[in-house]
Amino acid sequence: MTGRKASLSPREAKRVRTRQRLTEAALRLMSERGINGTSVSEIATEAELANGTFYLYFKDKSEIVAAVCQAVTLAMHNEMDSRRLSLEEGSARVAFGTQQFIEIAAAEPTWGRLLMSAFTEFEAIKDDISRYMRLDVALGVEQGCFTESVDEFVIDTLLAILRAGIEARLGGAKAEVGARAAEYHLRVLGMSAADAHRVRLATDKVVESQASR
Amino acid sequence: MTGRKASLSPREAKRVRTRQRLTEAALRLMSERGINGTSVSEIATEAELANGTFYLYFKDKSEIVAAVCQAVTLAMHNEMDSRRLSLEEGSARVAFGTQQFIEIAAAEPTWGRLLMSAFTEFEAIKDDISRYMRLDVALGVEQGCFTESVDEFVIDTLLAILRAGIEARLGGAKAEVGARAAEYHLRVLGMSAADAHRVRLATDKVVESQASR
DNA sequence: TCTCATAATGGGGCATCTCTCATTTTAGAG
DNA sequence: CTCTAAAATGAGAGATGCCCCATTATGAGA
Repeated sequence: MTGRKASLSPREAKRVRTRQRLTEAALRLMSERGINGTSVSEIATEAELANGTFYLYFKDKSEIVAAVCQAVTLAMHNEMDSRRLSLEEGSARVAFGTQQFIEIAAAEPTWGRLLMSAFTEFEAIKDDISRYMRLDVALGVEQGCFTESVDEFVIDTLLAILRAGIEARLGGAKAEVGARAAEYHLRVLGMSAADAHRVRLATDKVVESQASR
Repeated sequence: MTGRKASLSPREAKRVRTRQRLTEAALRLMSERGINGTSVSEIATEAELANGTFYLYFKDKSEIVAAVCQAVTLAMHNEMDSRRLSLEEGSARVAFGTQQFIEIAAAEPTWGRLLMSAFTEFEAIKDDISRYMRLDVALGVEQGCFTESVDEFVIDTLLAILRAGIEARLGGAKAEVGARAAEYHLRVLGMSAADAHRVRLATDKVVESQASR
């Protein structure tokens, strides 16, 4: 499924490679200087291409922004998926997902910083990020773990907490903030502080098994 | 204390008036188009002044941004103060303050929208906004209402929820989101959903007495 | 009424950014 | 090796924005 390269003509292969050079350059720069703080010509230069070449691969700047953000959220979700689905309770999935997401953003700061920039400069990214969250929350509600029902405002609140967690972590805060953000999620969803703590603790062994992979 | 005008020479009075015209124009435009989306020449034009006049009153753009943000946060705090201080419990103050703040932002959307823009384009505003919040939270911790201790991350989380509340409200959500944001604050601080609800309900009569002023 | 410090003007220098296009370079196909 | 389509180039048009400054207008006080 991954090895499509064989079926590409040399011409197509080159096109794909150049496009990827641009996307990777854009990710590097945008995560450092922010999305709006990065110009098209900087991206081209970083990719060792001329200014105009950019426009043979992307209609305009917004198109590469969307591509980069999508690539990053996809990469982050891939980094999580398998482990989360082994948990049966919605509450555990929420706690685990939140903590994982923050930890991945911290371990891969290029991704994390891009997310931070995208939160303010490419709002559409929220939909991608919240996609997995909605399912876990809905599951928890269905199972009766949470008293809060799922609506836009609850999701926005959880996203806001997630964002604060990533930001703190990138700013040098200890890994503990990931765990706290996870418990805050559960509390907002209606669980008591004690229950939230217990559920989150239970996910820790899964987290540790990942750390030692 | 307000009537300082009498002691101003005509020249000084004119200077003050012109400066205020600029600040008000800036507030109008920035709340509509965002801080970064508003240019100095647009501000000058809106204030019916020439481009260069701006620089007789502000060193640069960032100076008027700071002035406008400070003016708005001050105005909002003034709109709240008296009522909040009549509450004795930290938890009640937090709930009341949060709900009030969101309601004021919704009632005065020019202020609210400026805040939204400032959250992303003038980060220093967070310090001003959180100043009152820190005191209320600290009081609640001291009284044992909250299990969570006060640190930067908790404050950032509360700010993030506040922001989500204002944004939702400005986006047309019902007043209910203010109350929910208030309860989320209490839950994050460690109160059970039931206690949070009770405390927040108790503040409602104060809120209503204000609505009918 | 006249003077001159202060207020206001607005054109433009300089920097930056997006996107275009006429031209050159590259490399696969025959 | 040659031909040619695709890839890449990079100068620059067109916009916009910040800020400066030489110049003009105003109005308070003598």
